[in-house]
Amino acid sequence: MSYSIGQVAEKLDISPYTLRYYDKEGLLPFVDRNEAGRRQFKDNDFNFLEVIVCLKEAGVPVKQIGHFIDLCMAGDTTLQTRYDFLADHEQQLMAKMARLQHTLDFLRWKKWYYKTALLAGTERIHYLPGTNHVNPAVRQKFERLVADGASPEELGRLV
Amino acid sequence: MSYSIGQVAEKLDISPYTLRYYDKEGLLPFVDRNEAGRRQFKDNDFNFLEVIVCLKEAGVPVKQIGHFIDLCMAGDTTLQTRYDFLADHEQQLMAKMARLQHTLDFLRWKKWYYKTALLAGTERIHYLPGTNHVNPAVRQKFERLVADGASPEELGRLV
DNA sequence: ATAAAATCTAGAGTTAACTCTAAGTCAAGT
DNA sequence: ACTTGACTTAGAGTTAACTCTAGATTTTAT
Repeated sequence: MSYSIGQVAEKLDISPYTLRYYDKEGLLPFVDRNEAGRRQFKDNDFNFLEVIVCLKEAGVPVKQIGHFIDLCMAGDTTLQTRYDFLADHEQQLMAKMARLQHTLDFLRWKKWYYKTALLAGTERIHYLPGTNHVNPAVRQKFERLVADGASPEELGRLV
Repeated sequence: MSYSIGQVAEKLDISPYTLRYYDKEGLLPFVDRNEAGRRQFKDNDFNFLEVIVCLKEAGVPVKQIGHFIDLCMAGDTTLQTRYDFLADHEQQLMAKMARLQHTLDFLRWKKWYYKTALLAGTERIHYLPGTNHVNPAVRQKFERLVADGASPEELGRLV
């Protein structure tokens, strides 16, 4: 079974332009061509394509993905290097997810801030008296509520 | 207490160039200037800066962050809009984290693939006999191990 | 007092990752 | 046979988010 660039693009939900760009950047050395020079993807190619999509999603730059594909084409002598590459990006991805969890927590604290302001009808309830400056104690109050067992997502939910 | 652009840059671990760029894009309308025209950040400004950094980390484009800051400057009539904005990006961030978890799982399956290949000394153990194509059953074997209680991170770990 | 470091603006340059255009070839349907 | 649409390449254009340069001014340190 073989697939045109358009069919692959549809399956992966990326444009044919992007696939050609990846090819230009050396990410698709495994793709066959027919007599007329058109790309003919085969089933096994999706194993590579899945890796490319995965690394993209993980935030790995195209150049580095190209490097990994080079290692794949080089054969068994690069198995350890490939493992190390993936292990490295696994660590980076875990670190990123931890950062995003903090970001999410912050977003929820701000939601709580606006929820309580909305209920009061004004943001002034969070200000130090006579100023437009947020009272630092407000943040601490939120942290206390979380420490006392309330989940940030619960606290941030309005209705 | 007030802070120069350099001091703020250091605290937030971004360059003064970037801060000036944010200002140019309308993200810092709250910053005061001294007699000579230099930026003078005050303690309360860090409440805004924290939000900017948070939204950046969440992947929100600079233009949209500028829109949010505009809402902040507009006063209490925009409280609901601001809440909705944060709730929207909370959802987007959760969706992204779910995608990243899948990406991480895929990365770990590939680590297991290379780990087992390394132990065998060759990637051929994963190929269909007489081909260079990966046996689809290999992926299923990994999934079965995970279903039987092994964690993907355990399976992917070498040594 | 003076040198060095930090800041200012306007605007140019950079980079990554697409995204598209042009001009041509090939394939599928009527 | 012919039209329509998918594909090819080379190369230009776009966009976002910085990142830097130049030339002037201000602040800090000796």
